[in-house]
Amino acid sequence: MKLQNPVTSSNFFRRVYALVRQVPRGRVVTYGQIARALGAPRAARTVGWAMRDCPANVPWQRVVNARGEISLRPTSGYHEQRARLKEEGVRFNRAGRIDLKKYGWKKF
DNA sequence: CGAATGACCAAGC
DNA sequence: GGCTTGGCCATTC
Repeated sequence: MKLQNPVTSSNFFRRVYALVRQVPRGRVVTYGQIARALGAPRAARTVGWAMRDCPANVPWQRVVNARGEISLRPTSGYHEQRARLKEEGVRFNRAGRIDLKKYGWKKF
C-alpha cells in the first residue's frame, strides 16, 4: 500500500490532475491524450498510475483508454465510473465503449 | 541504484 | 471484433 499524500508528490502527477480537472461534463479524454498534453507522449501508463491515487476533486470518471472503454476491471470502481458518465449524458454502445469522436474533449 | 509496478498503446494474428 | 506481445515511462520499494 501507499501513503496517501493530499497534493501528491511529483509535479507530473499534479499536472495530470490539473488537466483532468479541466475536462468538462459529458466529455472524456484518454490516458494517451493526457500524456501527450503533458509532453510525455509515451507515458500513458504513468498517467494511469497517477489515477490510482487521484484526489477527490478530480473527475477521474472522464478518463478512459484509447478504445473509449473504462479501463478499470469490473470492480466497484468500474460501475461507479460508468454510472457517473451516464449521469453526465455519455452513452455506451453495446460493447460498453464510448464514441470518442462524439464525446472526446474537443480540445484534443 | 536496480527491479518491480500498472486504471496504457499500437501492432500482429 | 477479440486475444497476445513488446515497448514505454514516471513512481515506488
